[in-house]
Amino acid sequence: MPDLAPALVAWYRDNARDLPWRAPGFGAWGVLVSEFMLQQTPVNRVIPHLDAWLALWPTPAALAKASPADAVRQWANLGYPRRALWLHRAAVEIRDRHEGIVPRQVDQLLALTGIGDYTARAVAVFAYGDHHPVVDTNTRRVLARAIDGQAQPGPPSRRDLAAMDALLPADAATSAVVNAAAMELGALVCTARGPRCTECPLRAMCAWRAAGYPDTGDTRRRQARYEGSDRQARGAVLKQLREASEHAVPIDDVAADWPDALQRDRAIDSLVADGLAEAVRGELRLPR
DNA sequence: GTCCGGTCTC
DNA sequence: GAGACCGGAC
Repeated sequence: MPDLAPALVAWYRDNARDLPWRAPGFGAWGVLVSEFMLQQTPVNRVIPHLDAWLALWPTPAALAKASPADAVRQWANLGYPRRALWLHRAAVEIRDRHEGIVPRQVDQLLALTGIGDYTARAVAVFAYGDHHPVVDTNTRRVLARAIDGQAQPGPPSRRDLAAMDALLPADAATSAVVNAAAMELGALVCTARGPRCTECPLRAMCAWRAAGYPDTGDTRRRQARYEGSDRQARGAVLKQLREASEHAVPIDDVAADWPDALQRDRAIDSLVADGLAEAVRGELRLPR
């Protein structure tokens, strides 16, 4: 198997984007907040929200002192608002279980609300410089192509971590760069559609290229339409609650103009079930 | 209209 | 292991 690491490291040195969370001394809390926001939201939309969030809550303890409602409001339109609730819970857990310090151990990070395999290792590696494989969807695609000769990765699996681990050099600092470089290459060059293979630092050793770029199929499910969906209904209800500021909204006034009353009620129920809204005496509000 | 994505719940 | 979940960019 070819050694991809040196080519990745050299390419990253010249091509990495200058992103805020990559600045030296950005801090583990900043890295953790950025990773929460980046879990489902593109870089360009995250940056202004990240700056504002960290200015308001520069430490886990500061966020833990705020209410969940404040966190959901500040999350604004980043999408998937459960992440705001989870980030707030994680801050409370960090205050209560780790004396306000973002933990360094992967198993302790995994035990925090909203942190899974990717984020736990991203914090341990990018904030603390430890030696672990970090695998996101970009890395999985790079490895599927360069190593397995497949156009798209298969379903996520624990094997992904072992595959990335096998590529990492022994030195922790260099292995962190290799992790970051694989993700960055997948984001900028080895993209899902329209990959820029002529610019790729791995082209000389890429199994997919060697095989003639076969279309090996794409197992990803097509996303359902957003317009008219339950998701859109939830978004509309939550937007109204955010904009009501500190106030509760009479249930009958919640998304009153939504065309499908049953769908609106489903949205309200699911938001309450997720802890994103509270129903009190015929009114709906963000969680205190 | 189509695409992007990590974690949770069941 | 499968399905739910957001909103903006293109």
